[in-house]
This record gives sequence, structure tokens and C-alpha cells, in this order.
Amino acid sequence: MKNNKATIHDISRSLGIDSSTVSRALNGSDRVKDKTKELINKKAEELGYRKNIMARNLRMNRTFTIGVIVPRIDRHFFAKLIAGIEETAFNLNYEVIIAQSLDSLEREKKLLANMLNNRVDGLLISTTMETISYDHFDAYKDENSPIIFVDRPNKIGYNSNVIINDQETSLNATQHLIDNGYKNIVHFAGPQEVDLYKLRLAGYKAALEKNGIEFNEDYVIESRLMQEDGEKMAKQILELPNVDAVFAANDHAAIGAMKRLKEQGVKIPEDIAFMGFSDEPISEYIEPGLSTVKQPATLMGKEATSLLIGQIENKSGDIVHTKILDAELIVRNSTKKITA
Amino acid sequence: MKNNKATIHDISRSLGIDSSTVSRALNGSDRVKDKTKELINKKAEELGYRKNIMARNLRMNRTFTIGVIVPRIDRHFFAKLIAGIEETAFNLNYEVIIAQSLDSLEREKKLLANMLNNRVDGLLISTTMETISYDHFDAYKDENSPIIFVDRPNKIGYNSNVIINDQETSLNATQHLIDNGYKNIVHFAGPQEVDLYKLRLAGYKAALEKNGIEFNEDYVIESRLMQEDGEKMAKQILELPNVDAVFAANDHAAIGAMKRLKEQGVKIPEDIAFMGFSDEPISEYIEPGLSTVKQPATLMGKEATSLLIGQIENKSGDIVHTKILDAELIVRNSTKKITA
DNA sequence: ATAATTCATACAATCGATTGTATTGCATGT
DNA sequence: ACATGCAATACAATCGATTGTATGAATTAT
Repeated sequence: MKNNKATIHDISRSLGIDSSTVSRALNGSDRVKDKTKELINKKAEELGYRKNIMARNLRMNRTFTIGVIVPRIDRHFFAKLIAGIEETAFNLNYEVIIAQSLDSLEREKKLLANMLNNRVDGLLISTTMETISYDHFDAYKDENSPIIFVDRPNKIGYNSNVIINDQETSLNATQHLIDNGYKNIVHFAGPQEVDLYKLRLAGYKAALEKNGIEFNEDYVIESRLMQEDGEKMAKQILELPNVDAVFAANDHAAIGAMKRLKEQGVKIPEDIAFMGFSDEPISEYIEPGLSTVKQPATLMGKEATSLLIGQIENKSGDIVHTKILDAELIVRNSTKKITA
Repeated sequence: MKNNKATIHDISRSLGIDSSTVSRALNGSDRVKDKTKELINKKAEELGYRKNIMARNLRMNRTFTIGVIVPRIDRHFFAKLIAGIEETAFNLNYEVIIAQSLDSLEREKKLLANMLNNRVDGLLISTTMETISYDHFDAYKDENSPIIFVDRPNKIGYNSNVIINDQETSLNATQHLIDNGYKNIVHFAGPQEVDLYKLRLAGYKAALEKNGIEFNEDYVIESRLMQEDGEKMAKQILELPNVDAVFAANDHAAIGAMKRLKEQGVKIPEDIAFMGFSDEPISEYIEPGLSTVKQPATLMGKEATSLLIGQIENKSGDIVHTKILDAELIVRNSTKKITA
């Protein structure tokens, strides 16, 4: 077990060339003669030299690392997102540090501090549902490192966002239900402190209005949109009069409700149609297939990462930018047209 | 934008206390008087001091970071695995650097070099299907940093493994088919260069032998086990005589085949039963539900991480250890008992 | 009262690379 | 032949923390 000790100083010593020259040679500076470079590179190879990133980081005050904080890594959307992030970061020679907040604000705060401590060059974050104030991001203001909110946008003055157009997409999704003959549409809303869920509700409302359908407050049921919430809400909509469709702010809630309703003999979509949001992998496979909105998760990760690294390297300070990507309406059997 | 410059030297200067004492105080050393510690901590707080991890890393020659390389982050098993890794690492105050090989050996090599360059304190890796020689791990021998193979075990002399017992589990899965009355069982095998798929085939064979069923070479079909492979194999098994069940080395292949067969009017499980492997999320939702083997992915991540960090911190050098976790047989309708 | 011990802190080297400035030697122009 | 300029390399400071050793003061033992 040789201790892999070779440093530029070892090369320097064994060649009688100053370590500054060695450093420049290894970095391809044109201040070093080609012949000398060759010598140095050969010796480096020979000694199994490997640059000490920690020393470079300290001196350059950079880490070539970006931090990523998401609620849960194993949620499909975030796994896709991270896959996109990693791919782009790899291509641009950055490392990716990952952490999950587990949807806990307290943990998010800790992770944020961690990321600061670890001197990431930039941060990508998708905040928890609990995150409704942003004081804990203040520390970032004092750094010069950029921060981008993904999926759950914010404006805290010095950040960028990469999102989809939740309102417009929700309008389209609701419109699709209306186009297919559904009129009494319940909305499974998410926590209204979260911007994105507010927008989805707004899109739903806008669609109703656009089609001259009166908005009924009782038709909006708010929850955290877990599958279990969906199961509970199934009961509630059976007690409402005339409901013929549901637009859920995510797939999980829709799937939970569908499951419970099917058990009770309700036919989908004949009795009640369902439109989800997110395109979970299972949504394609349940019976009937769940119509939904597909978020371009991997693309969002890629876009966010190149935006972030662009900001890191331009250091143009306060580029604030909001990138809106298109979401795609996926039509399956849960919203089949009513053939009266 | 204050440049957040405070270092131990700033504290040292403004307090007239040597920086070494400041350092010790901030690290809670008992070589500093409590009263002095208080002073220092107060001043640190006041100056918004934040330890420079890069300097510490350089000096201590450690990063408190573990590297993770998996084929794809957005594959369910790996997302779960990583979630477990991150959680444990967080609790033990380690950071996690993530990279995906995209099942390319070439990329795996690059990532491995990257991880070395970044001086991770230890490495968790699940190798690609292409990885059948291990020369590129040699560089790790020269480091003193431990490496653990997860899910796809290896013995390269200086590593540990965290795996499930693929052979035994496969035996049980096959036995379950046999117990339910199936006798002519096809095996969808994975690439036989990969140990794990070799073991699954071995388990299948062992089950046959144990039950006095003759092994038929034609009943083993090898592929890379993508869903499309499953669809192709559906045709092949229809051309074989008497097939009444399939044991697939992963769920994807099983699902592909089931889909194609259903289209052709084959009844599952009445005509052909299916047993998968991995418990993909969709396996619960397809019709019929796919019986399968559930790998404890999150637990594997946790176990691997605490094992790894244990090795890092004990530095007991060459602890080689193989941890075998239990997989669980999940019985659904695709293997329903034959009621003659 | 003095030597021995302990306690609290200061001193100074170190980790390995980067980078602004200084120096040397050589070629070029006149 | 001599000043000028440039090419190539050397010198030395620096990034911010850690840590072994030295020092001085305070406490204890004898």
C-alpha cells in the first residue's frame, strides 16, 4: 500500500524544476515551454501523481461542486430530476452533493447550513411543503453563490427558478375534462401555502370560468395529496351531489381515490373521470390508465444545472432568471369522452 | 454583499488570542478554559464565522464525503438505495457525492477516477452490467479508502459487499411456483457475466433439482432484461411446448412478456404464471399483480453506509465483510395456485 | 519556601496547490 | 557592442485550519 504521496513538490524536486512551473505545466499554461511540459507530464505519470483537489479548492476558493436538496430522492420526479442534474454536471466537470429534506423544514435548514459549510459553488433546491418562509436562505445572500429553485419557485430577490407553468397546464388539464363532457369537477388541491398548488387551483378555476361553469367552493378539497388522502377524499366526493370528474393536483391522490371508489363499485371514467398531475410510473399501469400531466423532470434537471453553472462561471452576480418548461398532457382512459 | 471572510485569524486578532486556541475552542477541545471558549464562541457568532471546510480537509487529509456510483439514479431500486445512503450519511455527518455510470463501463472508469481525485473517504458502488473485469479498481488498492460493492458483489481482495442472497431467494421464488402447481418453468436469465444473474439461474436450477424436475436448457432464455426483451421473449415461449410459468430475473422482462401475451389472449396466471424479481412499483398495479421478490433497497443503502463509515473511521485497514440481507417474497395474482 | 506538576495559551510548522512578481539568459535591433 | 525586449523559469506569499511543542503562570506537594 504505497501512500500515493506524489505532490507537485515531488515532481519539482526530482526534476529540479520549481513547483510553480510544475503547477503551470500540469494546468497547460503557456508560460511553460513545451519540452518542459513533456518532461513534467512524464514524471507526473511515472510518480502516479494525482492533483490534490483539497489544496486547489482552498487556494482557489472554489469546489467545483453543486449542492442539491430535494424532499425525497426516491420519489420518481426527484429521481429523474437528479438524474438530469448529474448528467449535465458530469459533462461540465462538476461534482454533485445530494441531500434530502424528507419534507422537514428543520432538516432543510440544517442541510442548507451544511451546503454553505461545504462551500458548494451553487445550489439547486426543491423546497419542502412546509417551507413557507425563507429566512433560512438569508445566509445565502452573503455568499456570492447562486441558488436556483426547481419545481417550487420562489422570489427571494437573488435566485432563479426552473419550473413548469402550473397554472396554464392545470387550465389545460381541466379544459380537457370539460371538452370530454365533464362539468361537475372536483379539485383535489395541495397545501395552499405552497405556490405551486395555489397555481394549480387557479388554473382549475380559470378553466371553469372560461367555460362559464360556476365555481363551487365545496368542490375544492385540500390535503397533502398522499395516496391515503385520496382514499379519504373518495368518501367525501361520494357525499357531494353530481360529481362527474376529479382533477387532482397530483397522481397519488387520484390513484388513492380511484382505488377506493373502484372497491365501492364506482365506474371510472363512466361514473367519475380522473385527471392527475405528475405522471407517476404507475399511472400508466393502473386500470384505467390515469390521464395526467407529464413534467419534464430530467430536462428540468439539465436546464437548471446548466443555468446554475452558467451563473457560477459568469459570476455576473445577480442574474435572476425564471425558466418555464412545457408540461405535456397525457391522455389515458380515466378521462374517456362521455358518449351520451 | 459582505464577503463572509471571518476566519479563525479574525477571531484571534480581535480577541488577542492565538488562532490555535481559537481552533481548539471551536472544536470543543478541553485544552481551552471554559471562559475563553465562551468568549471565542461569542465572537465567532458575532463575526458570522463559518469554518472553512476546504482548509480543514487539506490539513486533515479527509473530506468526510463518501462517493456513490450507480448505473442510473432514476431506476427505482437505486433511488431507494441512495435514499438510504443519504439518510445514514447525514446522521453520521458525512456528505454524499453521487454519480451515475449509465451502465457504461467507460463512464464508470471515469467516475472512479473522479472519485479518487475528489478524495472521497470511501466509495459505494453498484457496477454496470458491462463490468466483468476489475482492473480499473486497482488504483483504489493504493489508497487506504474502503470500497463496498452493493447489490452486485465482487471479490477483488480489499472490498466488502452488501447483497441479498440471490441464489437462495431465487430458489424460493421458483419453489413457490412449483408449490402452486407449475412444472414447466421458463427462466428469463440476465447476462451471465454478471454474478448476480448467474446466482439467480443457479437458484432456479436448484429448485428444479430439489423437486425432481428435469432441467431443460431450452427453457433458459438470456437477455439484458429490458421490457422490450420481455416482449420478444413472449414470442419465444409460445413456441416452446408446455410452458406453464416463467421465473424472470427481473420485473421489467416479466412485465414486457405479460403485456405481449395478454395482447395475444394468453391468460395469466391460468395459462402461464409469472414470477418476477425486484418489486418495481408498477408490479403491484399491473393486471394481474406480479408476484416478485422485494429487495430491501433502502435498508441495503443504510447498512452499506454504516459499514463503510465504520471502516473509514476504524481504519482497521482490511476489514473484508459480506453482509447478506433478506429479500422478501411478494405473492400476488400472477402466480395464483392452480386449482385443477 | 522551593521544587514539581498542572493548566492555559502561544508559537510555528504544515497540508499542496496557485499566482503575482522577480530574475535570468538569450535573441533582436541599431 | 550595447540597450531593449521577451521567453522561460524561480521565488515567495497565500488560502485557513490543525496540531506537536514550548512557554509562562498558577497550583500543589514536600
